[in-house]
Amino acid sequence: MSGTTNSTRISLRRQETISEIVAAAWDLNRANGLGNFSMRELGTKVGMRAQSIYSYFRSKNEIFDAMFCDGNLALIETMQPSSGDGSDSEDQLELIAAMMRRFFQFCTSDPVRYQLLFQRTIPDFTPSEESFAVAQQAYDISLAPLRRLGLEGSELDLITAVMAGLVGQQISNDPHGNRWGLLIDQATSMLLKELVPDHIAPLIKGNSK
Amino acid sequence: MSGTTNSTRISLRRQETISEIVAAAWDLNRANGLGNFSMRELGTKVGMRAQSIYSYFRSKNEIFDAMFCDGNLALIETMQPSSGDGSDSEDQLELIAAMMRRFFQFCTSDPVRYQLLFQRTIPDFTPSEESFAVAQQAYDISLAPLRRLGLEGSELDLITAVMAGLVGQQISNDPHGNRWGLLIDQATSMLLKELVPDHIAPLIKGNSK
DNA sequence: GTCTATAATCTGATAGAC
DNA sequence: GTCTATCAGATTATAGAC
Repeated sequence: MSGTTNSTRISLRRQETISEIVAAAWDLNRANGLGNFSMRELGTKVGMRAQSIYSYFRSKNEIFDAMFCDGNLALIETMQPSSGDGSDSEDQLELIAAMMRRFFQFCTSDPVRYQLLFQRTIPDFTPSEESFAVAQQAYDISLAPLRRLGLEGSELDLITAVMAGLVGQQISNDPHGNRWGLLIDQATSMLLKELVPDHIAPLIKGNSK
Repeated sequence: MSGTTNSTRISLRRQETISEIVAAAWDLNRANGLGNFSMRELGTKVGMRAQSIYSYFRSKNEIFDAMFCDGNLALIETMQPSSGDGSDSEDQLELIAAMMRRFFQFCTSDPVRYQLLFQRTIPDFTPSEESFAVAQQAYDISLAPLRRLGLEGSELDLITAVMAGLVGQQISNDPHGNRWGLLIDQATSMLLKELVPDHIAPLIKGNSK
């Protein structure tokens, strides 16, 4: 308690309540499908009347915005390089396959989060500037290892499309299995063969069809 | 009118009204986002009271089912081979690229239809057995040219994932442009290089990286 | 900061007259 | 087959007491 003023303690308590509400909102959305929750349900879940939530969020869309921000922070956490940032090319290639697997796991482990973060499916909701900036940061961090390989522009578009496709098919057509997850390594190898410049390509292990 | 009994004419009139309602439902869903329409809006759109629609559909979900069936029939129409079914391999390869472009166009030209047909996003709606059979038929017809090349199992999964990815990224991130549409030919070539058996591969034009 | 009360409106669906 | 009338709720959000 030393050095903690009264006002910061109050503010902290408030932040805790806000986090609790956001966590409950995630739960409800996961249970009912994205967007299908009511303020009443949410209030019940956190032990309040629905109306009291308006002390913390101005509107339902502001809750979506907090979820959007929260989900992107989780993505940053997941995609953040954990160990050395590897300046030798060989390690970077396995690092990319690992990154693909981590991203796939992040997305398929929480389809509702994936839907909120990557698809535009809630009518009348647009992320605030602040949340959008977090999303931008998550995007940059996720693609950094690819950029370090010299990839850019439409090359990155092809890679993100393939990843989005594997994730989307997994979620839509085999939500309890791993049918498309099994294809990640093949897809990665295929993409690198197609896109990585010739003078780097030889460094890819097993790059011979 | 010769040979048309009275009862069939009445039945035809009824079918016309049903089609009109389904068309209006598509319009509303395209305007409001998938699932966000009310029976009242729909009634107004077709010049009825909302309650009168229940003479044609038992419930709102039955309307979704009619839309699901309708959309899959449109997909069959689109993917149906138009000309000779080509038993020479060379033509089949360009036929596949053309098929990819047609599918992409079908999906991106109507994102709400894509959402209904290929993503599970409406809570409490499951296609009826009849509609599901139509969807199955559409799937088989769409993949037939790939099967004719000898592709199967996880190979088809990789191809459908790449296509779903291009479509999904286009819809979510560039709905008014063609950023991912430009990548279809490259993606197709990449996939065929990866998947088509060596004794057929030489027939692919420009198959030399 | 949480409550009660309530505004103001929308929802899908049914019953029964015509 | 379309209508009126209505059920039996749900919804987000605000006002004001405590």
